[in-house]
Amino acid sequence: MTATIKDIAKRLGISVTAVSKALNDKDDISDQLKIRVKKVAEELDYSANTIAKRLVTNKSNTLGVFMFRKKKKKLDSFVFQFIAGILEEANKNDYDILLFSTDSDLLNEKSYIKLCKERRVEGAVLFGVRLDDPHIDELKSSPLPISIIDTDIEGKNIYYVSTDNRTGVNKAMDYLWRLGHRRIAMINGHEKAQVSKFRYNAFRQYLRERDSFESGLVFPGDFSQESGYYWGREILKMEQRPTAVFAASDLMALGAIQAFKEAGLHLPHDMSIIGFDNLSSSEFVEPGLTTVSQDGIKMGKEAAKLLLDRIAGRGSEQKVVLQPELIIRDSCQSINQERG
Amino acid sequence: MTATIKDIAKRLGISVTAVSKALNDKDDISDQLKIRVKKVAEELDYSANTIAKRLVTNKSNTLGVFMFRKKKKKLDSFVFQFIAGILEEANKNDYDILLFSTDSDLLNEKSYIKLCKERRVEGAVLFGVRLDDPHIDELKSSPLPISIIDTDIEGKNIYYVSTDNRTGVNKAMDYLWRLGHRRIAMINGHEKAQVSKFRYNAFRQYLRERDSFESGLVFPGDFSQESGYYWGREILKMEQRPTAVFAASDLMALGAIQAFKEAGLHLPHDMSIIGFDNLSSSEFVEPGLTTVSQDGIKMGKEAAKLLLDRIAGRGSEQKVVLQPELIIRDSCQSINQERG
DNA sequence: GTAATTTACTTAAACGTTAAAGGATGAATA
DNA sequence: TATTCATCCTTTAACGTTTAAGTAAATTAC
Repeated sequence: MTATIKDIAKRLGISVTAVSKALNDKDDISDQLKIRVKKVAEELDYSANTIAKRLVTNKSNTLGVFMFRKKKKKLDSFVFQFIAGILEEANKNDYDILLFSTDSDLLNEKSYIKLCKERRVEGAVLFGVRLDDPHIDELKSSPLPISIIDTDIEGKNIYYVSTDNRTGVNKAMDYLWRLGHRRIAMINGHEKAQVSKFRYNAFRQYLRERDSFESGLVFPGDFSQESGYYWGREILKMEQRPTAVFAASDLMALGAIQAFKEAGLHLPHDMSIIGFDNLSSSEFVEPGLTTVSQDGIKMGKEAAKLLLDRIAGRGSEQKVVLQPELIIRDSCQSINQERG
Repeated sequence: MTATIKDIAKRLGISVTAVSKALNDKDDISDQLKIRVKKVAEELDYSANTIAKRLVTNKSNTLGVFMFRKKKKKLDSFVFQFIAGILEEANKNDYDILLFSTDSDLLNEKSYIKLCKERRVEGAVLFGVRLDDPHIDELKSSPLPISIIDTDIEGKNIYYVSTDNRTGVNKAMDYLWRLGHRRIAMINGHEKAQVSKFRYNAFRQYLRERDSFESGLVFPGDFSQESGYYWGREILKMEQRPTAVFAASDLMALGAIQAFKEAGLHLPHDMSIIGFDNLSSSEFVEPGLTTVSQDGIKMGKEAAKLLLDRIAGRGSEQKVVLQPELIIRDSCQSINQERG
C-alpha cells in the first residue's frame, strides 16, 4: 500500500539501512545521498511507519490518559481542562496521547495497568481515582510511572498533582469569616474522593481553631449539582440556618443556589455561598459565584511534565501542589449588610 | 524486560506459533496446551505487545481525534462532548483514540493527514475545521476516512456529522415569531465557520419569507463570549433596537446578556435572547437561556460510528444530520407581555 | 490394512524499521 | 610504499507478533 523504505532503497539501488539513515540525517551518509533519498521519498509519498519504529526502538512515545465517566452523569467540564493541559505538554514533547475511558465494566475486566502495558505506554495520568478503587494496590506497585491528579497515593512510581486544598479552604473561610459569618455549613464531595477529606479537615480545623465548628453543619454531597440542590433544600428546612455555605464544588454550589432561589431567598443577602473549582458556569450564575479557583490546564500540564521528566531521566519532584486563588464575585455578603 | 511469547515458548519447549495460537484461542491447538500456555503467561506476567501485533497485522485499531485549541481562547466545553462521544464509541469497538491538538504551529508543519499516516491511524475525526483551512484540499483527496463535525466538505472518504442547523434556526425563529417578535437581530459566528453560513442563510430566509429581514440587524461575532458582549453593547446603542436577539452560540448569548444586564435592561422583558448549543452555563444564567440544543455526545458517537462502519466495510451513510431541540427557559418573552 | 482425513503441532517468512558490526574506497600519514 | 584513517555504504540481526505452509501422528473410512 504505502511506500516503505524498502521501496526507496530498491528504486535507488541502495540498502534499506542507508535509506533509514539518510531519512534520519545520520552523519555517516553523504549529503548527496540524503538529498536523493529524500527526493524519492517525496515522490513515493513515503510516510514513516511509526508502529515499526516503535517496535524496533522499544519506545512508544505515548502517554495514556484515563478519563472516568459515570454513565448517566453529566460530564464535568473541569476534566476537560486536565486533558487539554496534558495534551499540550505531551505534544510539545513529541509524545502521543492515548485516551481511555473507564466508565463501563471495562474497568473490571482490564486494569489501567494492563491496558497500558499492552500498548507499551510509557506513563499514564489518572484523575477521579476513588479511595476505594479496586486497583489501588496494583497502582502502588506499578513499574509504570503514573501521575494521579487529586488523589495522593504513595508509591515509588506514582506522581501527584493537586491544588493546595487546605490553602483553598482557608482562603474561602477567611473570606467568609471576615464578612462576619460564624455559622458556616459545608456541602462536601463524596467520601471516596480524597479531596473531600482534605477539604473537610481544613474546614473543620479552621472553625475549631475559632471555636465555631458544628458537625451538624457538614453535609455529605457527591460533587454533583443534584446533591447541591438536595442539601440546599435540606439546609432551608433547618430551624437554625447557617448564614453561609461552603460547597466543595461549584456544581454543588450551583445546585444549592438553585434551591435557595427557588425558595425565594435573596442572594447573597439571605445566604452567602462559596464554591470550589471556578467552572465557567459560575461566572454566569446570579449572583456570580465566589469560588476557589483551580487551574485545570496547569494541573494537566504538570501531570504530564512530571511523567515526561521522569521518563527522560530528568530528576524532578514527585508531587506538585498548585496554589488556588480566591475568585471573588457576588455570592457572599457581610453578615450585617443590608440587601443590596 | 517484559515477557514475550518467546519466553513462554521456551519455558514450555514449544514453538512461538503454538503459543500465539494458544493465546488467541485458535482451534488447531489442544485445550490442554492452551491451559498450560495461559498458566505460564500468567506466571510470567505476560502482556501482549500491541505494537508488534499491529505491525504484523497491518492494523492499528486506532482513530485519530484532532482538537483545535486557539491559544488564549477559552476552551469550549462543547468540544469535550464530542470527544467523550467518540471515545465511548471507539472503545466499545476495541479501538484506541489518539488525541492531537493543533493549536500551535504544528498545524503548519505536519498536516492532519501526515500525522495520521505516520501512525497508521485508520480514520480521523476533526471538528472546528474552518472554511479557510489550508489543508482542505488535502482532506478532500484523502485516502483516509475522515469524519468532520460541522463542516460539510465533499470528498470520497469524507464523512459528515452535524446538527440540522436550518431546523434549529427555524425552531428558534418560530418560537420568537410566535411570541410576536418582528425585529430580530442575529449575532452570528465567524464567517470561516460553515455553520455560520448555514445559520445565517436559514435566519435570512425565515425572515424574508415574512418580509421582515433587515440586513442591518445581522452582526458578525465569532462565537466567543466577548464578541457577544461587544455586539450586545452595540445593539444597545441603536436608535431602533431589535426586540429579540438570536445568537449563533450560547457563549455569545451569554455575553450579550451580560451587556444587557450591565446596561440595566430587565430580561427578558426588555429584550428576548435565544442561543444555540445548550451549554451547561445556559442553565444557570439568569434568566435561563432558551436555546437550540445540540447533542454533542451523540455527534461524537455518530462521527466515530461512521468511521468504524466504513473501516469494517459495513455500508453506512456518509452524512448524519441530527435533529436539534429547542430548550425553552426564561430568556424570551412575548412582545406585549408585562414585566413578570 | 492401506488410504484418506483429522488433529496438533512446527518451520519459515514476514511486517517496517533501527542498530551494531563489517567492508571497500580513497586520502592522509609516516 | 605501506599503514592508518575517515568516509560512506552494506550486511546481518533484531524487535514481538501473526500467517501460510508443512508434517508427523493418530484417527477414521471402507
